[in-house]
Amino acid sequence: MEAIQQLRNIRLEKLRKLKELGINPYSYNFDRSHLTREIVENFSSLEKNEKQVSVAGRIMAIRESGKKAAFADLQDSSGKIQIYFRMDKLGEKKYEIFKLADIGDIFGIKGVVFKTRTGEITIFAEDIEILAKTLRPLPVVKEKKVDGKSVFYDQFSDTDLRYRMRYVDLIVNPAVKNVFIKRSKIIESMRKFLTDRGYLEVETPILQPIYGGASARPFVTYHNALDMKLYLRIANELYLKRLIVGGFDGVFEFSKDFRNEGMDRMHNPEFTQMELYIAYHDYEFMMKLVEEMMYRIAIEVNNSPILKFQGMEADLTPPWKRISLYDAIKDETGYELMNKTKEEIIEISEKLDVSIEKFWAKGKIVEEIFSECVEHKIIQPTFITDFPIEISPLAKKKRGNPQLTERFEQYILGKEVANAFSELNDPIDQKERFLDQMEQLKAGDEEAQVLDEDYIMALEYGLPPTTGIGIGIDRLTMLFTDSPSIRDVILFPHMRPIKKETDDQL
RNA sequence: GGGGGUGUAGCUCAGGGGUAGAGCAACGGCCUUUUAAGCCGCAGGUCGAAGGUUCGAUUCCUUCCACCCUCACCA
Repeated sequence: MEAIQQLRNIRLEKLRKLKELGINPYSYNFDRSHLTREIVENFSSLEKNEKQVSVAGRIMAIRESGKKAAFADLQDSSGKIQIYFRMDKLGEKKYEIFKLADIGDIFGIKGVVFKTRTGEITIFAEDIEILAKTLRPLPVVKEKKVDGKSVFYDQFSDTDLRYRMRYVDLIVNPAVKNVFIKRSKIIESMRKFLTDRGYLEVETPILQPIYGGASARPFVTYHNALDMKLYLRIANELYLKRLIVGGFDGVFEFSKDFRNEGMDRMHNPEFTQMELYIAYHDYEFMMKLVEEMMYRIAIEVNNSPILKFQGMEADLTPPWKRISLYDAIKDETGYELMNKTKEEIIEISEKLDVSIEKFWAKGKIVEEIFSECVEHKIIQPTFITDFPIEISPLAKKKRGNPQLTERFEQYILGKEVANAFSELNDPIDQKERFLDQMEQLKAGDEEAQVLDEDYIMALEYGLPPTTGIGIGIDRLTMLFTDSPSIRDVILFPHMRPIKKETDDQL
């Protein structure tokens, strides 16, 4: 018999004994008077009143002291508190229930608070109830307080297991929970910032007959009843702009997007973006809005405009640096690419040891040089502006230079977090841009965008001047939580399935 | 996809061509204010999977699987 089966059988036996005692080990509810943290925070008044409190949570450690007394740590969503069990207080039957407890079991506890000799805030249990019996052992992580800081021993650290069994990770690694609480706060703060300004949160299709709005390879799926291919969205841009055509002044969506490309520390096949479109404004307006929004989020979520990430620091206090793509390349590499021919730029890319494909459009090569040579060096928040027209098919031409577009990407701590334009609203220009993309697609660029006739038609009904942006929520969360991998900020990151060997038997 | 690394008990990790080791958890004792609790005892493993070399492989070789790092493509 496997060892894990033995451990499980012992727990099944305890389960049987509980039932024998007339206990339902999977209870229906439990009234809590406090979270554990609230007890710690209000200790002195709770101790003085000697009022009974009730808490519920998971037993994380048991320290027996003789046959008739024991301490345990109980963990709930807010933290941990120590519980003191004693037979003379609980009575024999309830103490027997406690004796059948394993680490991981979920209990409801009623009792009064006191401090032990060593000063630990503790609940003296007067009544207990098992709420859920566990059948599998939790990894036991030991924590020691040294000068107020926690030192962990035997921390559950296998990333593979942590991602596959995120529920276990969340139970035993409190820092992990904080990452996801912060992720939620970032989204909440952003949503509030936008709705406070009157922008409307909307929902647009994930299943799309034509994918668009970004340069990426899509996932393909199939609708049986309609007998047609559908794509999982790679962006929601074109739908949101249809809504601006429809008369909304500002719309945004937090959207799951799907891109059928490589996975690494920065990329998960499904990821979250916030896209926002605002009528009657241009990308200058959007830069100001982004600065203000990010600064506000930092203050609300981190209480500081300073972001610390992997030993780097960035200050989100506006205004941020603005520099054009070409100037940024020139400053970093010394090469002026503006007004150079494609051949000259290919030559420069070879000198810079940047590998490119010959069929790429000139602008794509320029962008590649930027991402290889410049991107990772941008630490302070920076707007990189004015991208080549060939790689920006949805952006308006720059006033005064038709080879460029009014587009910016926002970089910080070496990462791109946002991409925005003055949106192209000239239907004839837009159609030409799409046709040019189709040429690039034919030339072999699998990420080139495809022609969306319905979107062109929407533009022919008139899109007001509009600015739009997409912000990568996963990456933003990485920066705010100092997480080096995107998998650390996605609760259930995509993992290859493990071949199932044998099913566990009950 | 290329290169490098890892995979040993539920968890964290040692080890190494000749019947597998520790700590924590579990199980049995002792202890009614302990806290990485302590003390005594006991159990737990097809050493990621499959082949090969060998008298003998968990160890060496090959292939495969998963994860991590890195490069390539992308947000």
